[in-house]
Amino acid sequence: MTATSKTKTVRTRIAPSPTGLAHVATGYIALFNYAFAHQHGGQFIIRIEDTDRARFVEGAEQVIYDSLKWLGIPHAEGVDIGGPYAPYKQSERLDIYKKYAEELIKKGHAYYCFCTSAELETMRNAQQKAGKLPMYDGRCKQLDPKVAQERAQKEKHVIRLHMPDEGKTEWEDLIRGHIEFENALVDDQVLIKSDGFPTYHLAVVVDDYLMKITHVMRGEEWISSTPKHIALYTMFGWEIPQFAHMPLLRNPDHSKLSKRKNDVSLISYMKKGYLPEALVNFLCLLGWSHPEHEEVFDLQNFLKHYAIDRMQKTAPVFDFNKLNWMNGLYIREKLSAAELKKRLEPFLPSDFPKKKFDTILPLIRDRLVLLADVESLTDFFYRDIVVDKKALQFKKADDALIAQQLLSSIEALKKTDWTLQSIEAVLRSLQEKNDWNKGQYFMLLRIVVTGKTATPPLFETIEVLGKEKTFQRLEKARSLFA
RNA sequence: GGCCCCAUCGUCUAGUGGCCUAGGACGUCAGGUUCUCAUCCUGAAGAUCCCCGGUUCGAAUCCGGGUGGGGUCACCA
Repeated sequence: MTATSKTKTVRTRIAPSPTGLAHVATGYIALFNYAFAHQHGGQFIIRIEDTDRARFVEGAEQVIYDSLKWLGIPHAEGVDIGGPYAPYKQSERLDIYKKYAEELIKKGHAYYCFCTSAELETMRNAQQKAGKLPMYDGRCKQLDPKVAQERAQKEKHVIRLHMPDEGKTEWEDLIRGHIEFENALVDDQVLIKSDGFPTYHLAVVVDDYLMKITHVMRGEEWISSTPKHIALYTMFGWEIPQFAHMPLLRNPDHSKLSKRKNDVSLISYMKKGYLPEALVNFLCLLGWSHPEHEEVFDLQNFLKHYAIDRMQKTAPVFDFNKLNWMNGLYIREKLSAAELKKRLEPFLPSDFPKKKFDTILPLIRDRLVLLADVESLTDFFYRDIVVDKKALQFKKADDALIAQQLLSSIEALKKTDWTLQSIEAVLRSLQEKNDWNKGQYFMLLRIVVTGKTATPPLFETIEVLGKEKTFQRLEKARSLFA
């Protein structure tokens, strides 16, 4: 690192494309970019790379901001909030790229190419047949610059990078150390497409330079195109930023995390009821470990302890088991009751009795893994249940006994003042007095009043369910055994 | 296939030459608490540190070679 770069303000960025819902990997990369900038007192910004018109998705850009906001990762500059290097959207910077591409042509580092996609395909097929690697053969490089210049006025064309044919390109990756490539093996990348839009490779370099990005932290899938980027910085005579290639998130089958095999949009995590705090905590632990070996910590703690030298190079598998555990943990231990109530609000079904929220919540808190579980855990409190007679018939009791147990329970409950204490006292003494099998008897009542075999504790459930519904369900069950 | 990256329990990881007969977490299994489930508590199984060489008094840790996995080879990012 040079003396000047030490004094330079650290600036990092993410450069997502609005081609769909924001990917969890985008959040992952954003998190580490943010932490790095924060640690160095610098800025983390968002730039929208919308140079691919074919894949552009309306509204996708807003989803990116919403998703990162949900995660709690703030950016210092961006299309939505502006900043000193605006515009932050590449489609609004076309003139800039064109100007720099032309500069490259003048310097002899780029050239016009008039090959059609059909020609290129034929060329690649031939190369593959011959057992050679598919690469642009540079046929348009031979064109006389003046002739090419003239043809470019009226013919459809692209501008290609004239990659050096010899030597090698190398850099010290902040995460991986020394990496080098033979220049001869690097393709003459298209820089400006025939529609006048730049490709990623030109745009990213120009913008990172103009926006004073000092550290490029991105996924490892970019390693093999980094030589092209470094070549561009060199040709322009610009200082090359530091590169840090983060490990790729993987599917359980070890392939690159994809929406084919998993739910990967940040919005889908939100909708399922993952807490952003839990997801962030989980993400922090992929490829990075806490210096004090903590597993559960918040974003502030991460920001305080983050250091790039604790980054792992291995691509981690995204383990939903651990994420779910983390989410349940945050629900039951990290959120206050009031906060949990607030978070649960959007997940309550329309027929949920909000008046009973405070009494129901403690009964399900330890049982929630996802916020969206609230419905399946509470539905019997406010929806009609269906109880099958067979479900009530256990080996340990015949029909007559069951009928007796139901009748006695009804009578006993009628004598209570419907407090938890009295409900429990009355039912327990009934069970003890008759020496009924504890498991059978309480399970009978459980199924009768909830329709389920797994519920919150029975007495609390009855108390919250209320007199009316409890008696109604007990009577209905009794009628099955009449 | 070429190039590049990577390699510690099923998974996330600790480990930077002796403290490692490899530690923690998730998951799994067993037991305890208990009216079920969940929580909680206790315990267990689970890694010849991918393999083979080398350096060294000593290697999971350094070096080389294999093997395996992944990424990338577009007018997509």
